[in-house]
Amino acid sequence: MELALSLGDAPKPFAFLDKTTKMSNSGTTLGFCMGVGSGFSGRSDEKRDTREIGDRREVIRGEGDKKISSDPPVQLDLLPFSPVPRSQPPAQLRFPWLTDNYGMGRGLDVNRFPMAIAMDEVDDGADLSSPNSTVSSFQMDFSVRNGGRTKRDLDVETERASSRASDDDENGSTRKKLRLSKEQSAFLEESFKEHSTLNPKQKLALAKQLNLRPRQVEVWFQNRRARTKLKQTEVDCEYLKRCCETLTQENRRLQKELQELRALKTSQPFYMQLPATTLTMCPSCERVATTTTSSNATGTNTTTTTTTTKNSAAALSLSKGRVYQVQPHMHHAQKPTS
DNA sequence: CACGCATGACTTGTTACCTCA
DNA sequence: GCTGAGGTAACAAGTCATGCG
Repeated sequence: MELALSLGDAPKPFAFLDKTTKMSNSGTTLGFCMGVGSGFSGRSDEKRDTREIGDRREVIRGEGDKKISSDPPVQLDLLPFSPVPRSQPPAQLRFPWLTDNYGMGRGLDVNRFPMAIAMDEVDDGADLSSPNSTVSSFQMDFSVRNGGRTKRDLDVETERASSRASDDDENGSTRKKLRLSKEQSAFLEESFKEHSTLNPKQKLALAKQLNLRPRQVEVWFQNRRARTKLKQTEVDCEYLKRCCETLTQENRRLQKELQELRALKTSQPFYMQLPATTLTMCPSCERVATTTTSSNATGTNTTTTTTTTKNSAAALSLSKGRVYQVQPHMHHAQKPTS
């Protein structure tokens, strides 16, 4: 049985699974591939470059920025929108932090960027006192084709969201919650696959691109990380449960086998005179090397090793009434065979 | 209409980094 | 130059509250 779960773009399964994906006996393979990309493992310790801009402090992650600028332009075709006919150049929504986005098309205009930062930061600052005050102007023009949805549909949805938010604004007292549009969510998802954490520049650019406040983008990423981690934990838990079940079964089987061997021991008192036999099982190929050590007349020990399948070797030992040991992690190829 | 789930937003605590005395 | 205090920002974890099926 194979179980694969993939969230995000990290194809590498858990490190501990590298060693345990093949479970002997049951022949069951449990594989998980659930990654969220780099930077998920908590706070990154990358050094930040801090500089003062007027009263404002702009914190920029040095490494992150380097990475951004060195990244090749990514042609993402991941949005859940309808495929663009090949005859047309895809009008894709591009991640604004990619260097080639700046100053082109719908991308963030690099010439405007400092102003955008200033405005957004003012806005962000206002969040603290009025968290939802300027939500949802939602004048979004994603310049993308939308699976079966017309621009008009989008406008309607946008208007709904906008009016909801403005209604809330008038109330003022209730905790307001904006539901992001499908397009916004999809774009944030894709961004998350690219970077599970955002540096301030990315955050601002993304916020601008989606017509959201930077704080909203930040919160979305925080929640996304938290919930991905939660899912990951659930998957891990499930996997460990299965491991536990398998090991319990194996334990029962071995206990039973041990009982049988003890019974044989009492019924065949001469088994002690037989040479000791060691079964060495390779966990990967499940072949078993049977090593028999015996002394000859001159007192010299001679060792003979034969390889066989696990079951037949066990059967052999049982039939001969010998005590045997299973030594995992010793590959048969490393043992001399005769 | 009630309910459960998904999710946006908030609070709190921790950590790393920076500035300054 | 070193050091400790204070400030700031980012983040995780936990929680609340709302929107929606």
